[in-house]
Amino acid sequence: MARRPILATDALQENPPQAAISPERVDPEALLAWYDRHRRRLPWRALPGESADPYHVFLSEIMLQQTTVAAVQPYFAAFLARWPTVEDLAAASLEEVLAAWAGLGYYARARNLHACARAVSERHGGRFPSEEAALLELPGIGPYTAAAIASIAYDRPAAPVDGNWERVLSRLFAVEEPLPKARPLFRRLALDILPARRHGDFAQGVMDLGATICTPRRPACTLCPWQRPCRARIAGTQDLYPRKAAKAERPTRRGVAFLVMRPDGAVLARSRPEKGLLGGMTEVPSTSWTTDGPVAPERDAPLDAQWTVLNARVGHVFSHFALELALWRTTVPDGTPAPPGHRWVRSGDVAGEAFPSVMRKVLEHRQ
DNA sequence: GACACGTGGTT
DNA sequence: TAACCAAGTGT
Repeated sequence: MARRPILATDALQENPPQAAISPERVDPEALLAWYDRHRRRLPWRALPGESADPYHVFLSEIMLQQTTVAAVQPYFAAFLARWPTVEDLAAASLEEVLAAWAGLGYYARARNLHACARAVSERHGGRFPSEEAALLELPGIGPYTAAAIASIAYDRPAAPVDGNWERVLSRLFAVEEPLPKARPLFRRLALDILPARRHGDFAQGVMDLGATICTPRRPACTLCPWQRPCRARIAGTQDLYPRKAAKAERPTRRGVAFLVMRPDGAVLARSRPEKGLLGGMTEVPSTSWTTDGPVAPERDAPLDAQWTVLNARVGHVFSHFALELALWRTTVPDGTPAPPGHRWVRSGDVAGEAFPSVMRKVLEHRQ
C-alpha cells in the first residue's frame, strides 16, 4: 500500500485512537481567542476575516520550509513584485527563478516551485486546488504544505504540522517518542484537536504560539492559552520536549576553487548538475569536495595558467557537511575562450547570476 | 526509514 | 564558539 499522510478526512471516519492522552481537554477556542489578540502581522497573511490568496500562501509556505520568517520576507516581496500571479511564475524561465532564489538555500524548492506553478497553470487552470489530496500531487508540496494551503487559503480542516506544532504538541501531551519517529503520532494528535471552525486561523495560531510562546528554550508558559492542560508545564519538564534522536555528526570536506579572471572583470563560471547539492546553480569551477581534500588540484583546473594560491580560505556550512575551500586565482587575457562547459560572467552580471551563498563568498576574493 | 538538501541568526 | 534552530520534501 502506498504511503500516504493521514488526512483530516481520515480522522472523521475512524474511531478516536486514544491511549494515555486526553486531547478533549485541549480547547481550540482558547487558542483562537489568543490568536485574535496576538496574531503576527506577516506580508503573506490576509487581514482578519479576509481570505488569503492561495498563491501568496503557496509562495510563502515553500519559502518558509526550514527557513526563518526574517530570511523569507525580502524574497517573498521580490517574487511577488516580479511574478504577481501563479501564471506569471509559470511563464518565467527556470533560470530566472533560480537566480531570484539564490541565497535562500534548499534550491530544489525553487525548481519545484517553478514546476508546481506550471502544473497549477496547466492542470488546474491557474487555480490552486483546495483539496489536500490534490495539492499533494503537485511538485514540492508535501503533507505539511498541502495542509497549510488547504487550511490557510481555503479554511479547510487540515493540520499543517510543522516544527512549531510538533513542539507545542510534544509539550501539551508530554510525548516521549523522539523525532522523527514521532511524526505520525503528532499528526494524529493534531487532527484530534482541530476546531470545528476557523481552520486557517487555528493552523496559524498554533504556529504563532510555537514561535512566540512555546519556544524551544525558556517557553513563556505563563502567557500560554493552553497552560492548564499542558502535561509538560504541569510537570515542569518543558525543556525536555520535543525529544529528538541524536543527529549525525557533520564532517568537513575540502576542495580548491579556481578564480579565473579577465582583465575586464569577467569571471569564469559553470552550471552545476540539475540534481543534488546546489542543483542547477552557478558556480566557480573547483575540484571535487572530499574529506581528504584534492591531491593534485591542477589536474582539475579548468585551464592551464600561472596560479596564485591565496592565503584566504572560504568556509561554509551546509546541512550535512562543512566545506573548506582553498582559492587559486589567475588572470587570463581578454578574448580567452571559455573552456567547454564553462562561460564568462561579466562583472555586472554577477549579482543577477544564480550564485549560491557559498559561491558569493568565493567571489569576494576576485579583486 | 534514513539521509540529502542551505543559510543565517541565536545562544 | 560550537551547537542549535527555522512554517519540510524527495528519494
